[in-house]
Parts: sequence; structure tokens; C-alpha cells
Amino acid sequence: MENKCAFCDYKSAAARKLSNEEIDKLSANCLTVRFKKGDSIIRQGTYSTNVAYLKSGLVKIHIDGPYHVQVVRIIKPSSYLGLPTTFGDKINQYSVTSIEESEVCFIDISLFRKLLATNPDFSNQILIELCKSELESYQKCVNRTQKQTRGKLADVLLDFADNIYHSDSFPLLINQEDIGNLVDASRESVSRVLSEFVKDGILKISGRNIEIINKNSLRQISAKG
Amino acid sequence: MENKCAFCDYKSAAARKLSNEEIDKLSANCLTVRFKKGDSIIRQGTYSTNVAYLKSGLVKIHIDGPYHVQVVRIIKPSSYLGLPTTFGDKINQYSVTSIEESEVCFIDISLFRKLLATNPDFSNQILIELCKSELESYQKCVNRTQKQTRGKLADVLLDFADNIYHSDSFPLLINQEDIGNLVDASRESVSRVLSEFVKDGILKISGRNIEIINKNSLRQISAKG
DNA sequence: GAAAAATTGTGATTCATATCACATTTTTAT
DNA sequence: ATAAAAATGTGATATGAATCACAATTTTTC
Repeated sequence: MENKCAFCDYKSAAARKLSNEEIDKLSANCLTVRFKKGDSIIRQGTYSTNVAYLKSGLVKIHIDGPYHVQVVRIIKPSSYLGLPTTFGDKINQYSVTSIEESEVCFIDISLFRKLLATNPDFSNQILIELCKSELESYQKCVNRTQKQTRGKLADVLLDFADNIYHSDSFPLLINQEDIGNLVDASRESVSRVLSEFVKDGILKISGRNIEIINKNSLRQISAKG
Repeated sequence: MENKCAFCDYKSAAARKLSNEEIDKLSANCLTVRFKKGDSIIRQGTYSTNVAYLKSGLVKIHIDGPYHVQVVRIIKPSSYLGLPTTFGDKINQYSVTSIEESEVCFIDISLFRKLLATNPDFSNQILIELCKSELESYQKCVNRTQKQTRGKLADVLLDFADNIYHSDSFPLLINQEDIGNLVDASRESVSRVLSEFVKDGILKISGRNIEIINKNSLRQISAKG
């Protein structure tokens, strides 16, 4: 029992609905693993044997498409990583890869199912999370297919600043190819648009670090572009 | 109590997990409504007060995008129509419109929640459905953004034949504009590609009716195009 | 059953973005 | 520290598909 879930600062909203007794069971059936940047956490096409929960760090969810990889989304703690697979297929329908040093808890699937069956508050919370993420992915798909590259890149930058780093200055930990896969654009287009943004005084880039200077402009591009 | 859920031939997999007593409660809190082709069943931006379940017919789920509508998917019975909204937002994040005469059951949301809380088999089944649909929408989004129009149209035609009508000959109930919104293409492109398919001997079109003549060819276009 | 409205077909043109082809810079490994 | 590998910048070109602009059907309505 290497970790005590009871004292975990990164409990999921669902896990907070568990009784002390249930939390103890969770502790006993949960293993925390560290992943370095670039490490594969879940691999598309393999069997899923656990429920994965992102405790710290940052990961990307990606799917092999007909022509190239698509980065579906970037996920920050605290979130479950493989719920759709857990209940649907037994085989992972997507991959998860660490993009910065991350800690992931692997929870025994049969315990997880038992908790769902016996604790309605817990299962309700999981349901809510699933629904939220489905709505989000609908919306994301619409944006992906209708906006053009500038707008989609603006979206991603705003998402990083507002939702992931909570700061207008942050390190861009994925390369331009991955950003391309995230916004459905080629690596070259990403490079070009990024330079444009710098030239237009919207961004300042130094090495891996990005600083948003003109957020309004970015919001406008996100909305209209 | 106009309808008796107990005798309903179109029960959901989840509803089959309910006890007789629960089914009776469902009957008492469930209203079946008929919709004609083109009728709006759920409207994006309005409050959702019920859980909707498609008993018969065919509907489309669509979202207002930044530039035009996107038809997210076509749904056939027997499926819940607004689950993600039910638990996430109170406000509908998408619209549902009937594309052929349809019957929809509206279930009281508080009863639905109570069933979820008290019947683990029921809630588990709902969870499974949600997960399946999320995985599906991931996959669909990848296809949407990576395939080109011919491939996406081939996909849609195969989906109609294999999953919706279970026949290689079927009526196309939505117009080319809607098909365009479903595959993210312009109305004109849909028309062009459809003509191409006819010219290449893949389809036969007479009026609203479509017959797939060379399914292998279509599969190939779906895979490679 | 005629008029109006909606849907479809098809060419010409435009446009955003992919692709190709390198040069340059940065990062990683030995 | 130096070589090798990975990532990035940027021009030229190609291309799929949107848009525009009508004509021709088909469907709906009164």
C-alpha cells in the first residue's frame, strides 16, 4: 500500500463522495506510477485492465487517424483518463502520452465497478464527468472542422493560458507537429501562423516560453477566424 | 397514463434492467410525443426539463457552429437523445430534429435520476451507452477532419445501409445541404461527388431512393479516400 | 394544376492550406 | 564538446474544396 488515497490532495470530485471505508479499499487497489515526458501511459489497441486517473502533470490523448495522428485533447489533473474505454470496449480506443512529468493512479477495474454499483453519489459524479466531456468533444469537433488555422491556434493558446496554466505566460511543452495534430493543421502552417502572431504583437516567444501580449486580439481571432 | 412502458417493444437496454415496480413508475412519468418530419424535438440553448428517448423514427443531432450548422450524427431508435445535457448543463448544448416521423418519450428528469441512484444495473447500462457514444464521437471527429469529401460521403452511405436501414437500398431523407453539414462539405460538393458515384457505377439514384451497387468500391473509397 | 418555394446540377473562379524542398536552429546523445 | 538527430522557418507550387452564379428540377402550397 504505497499511497493513502485518504490523504491524497488530488482526489477526484467522484472520490470525494466515497466513505472512509471505501477510500481505504481504493488505497488498497490503487497504484501510482510516475511517467516522464514522452512516456506512453495508455496505448491504443491494447487491453485496458485498469482505470487511469491523472493526479499530476499533463498528458495528451491521441488517436491514429487514417492519415496521421490526431491529438484529441490535452488533459490536466485531476481527471480520469480512460473512462470511455473502461465501460465500452475492453480495448483502448486511443492512446495517452505524458507531455510533462506526470503521476497516474491505476485503479483496479473491478473495485471501480463495485464502487459504482454501491455508491450512487460516486456513480452520479462519474456520469456528470462523462457527460461534460462528451459535450466538450462535440463542441471541439465543430470548431475543428469549421474554423481555420489561425482561429484554432488562437483557441489552443487561450485554452492553455486560461484553463491549463492559469497564466498568460507558459511553456509550450509540445512541438509544432503536435500542435498541428491538435488543431488539424500541418506543422508548417503552425509555424507560419505562430510567426504571424509574433509579428502582429499578439505573442512573445522565447525558446519554449510563450507570453500572450494581446489577449483581446487573440480572442477576436478565436471568435472570427 | 397514455402509454404502458411495460409493454413497450422499444425499451432501452437500460430500461430492461428495471423492476416491474420501477417500470410502472416510469409509465406514470413518461409522455410519448409524435413528431413529423422536420419538427424540432430539442432546441439548442433552451432548458432541458426531460430526458428524451427515441422510440421510433429517425432524428438528427445538430449544433450551431461558428459559420454554419454541423449535423453531429443521425440517431435511430432505440436511444436516449439528450443524456449529455441531462447531467452536464441544464441548457441544451445541441438541437435534435426529426428527419422522418418519429416517436419520442419524455421522461421526468427527477424520476430518471432516482432510478439511476437506486438501480445500479440501470445506471451501469446508461454509463455504458454514454461511453460508447463518446468513443464513437472521437472516431467520427477524426474521420471528419482527415478524410476528404469522397471518403466521408462513402462513410455516410455505408452507415445508412449497414447500421440504419440494414439494406443497400434506402431512401435518403435529408437533403444535400444536410448531408454536407454531416460530412463537413458544401452542398455543391455533395452534389458533385454523388454524381461521380453514379457515373462510376457505384450508386443508382432515382428520386429520393439510393441503391448501392458496388459496395466494395464504396468501402475502398471510405478507407482510402 | 398553376405558381411559388425548395432543392439540385454544373461550370468558372478563388482561397486556404497541404506539400515539397531546403536552410537554419535547437536539442539530445556520446 | 561534437556529432547526430530533431525541430523549426520560409519560399514556391499544387490542390481540394468553397464560393459564386445561374439553369434546371422537384416539391410544396393554395
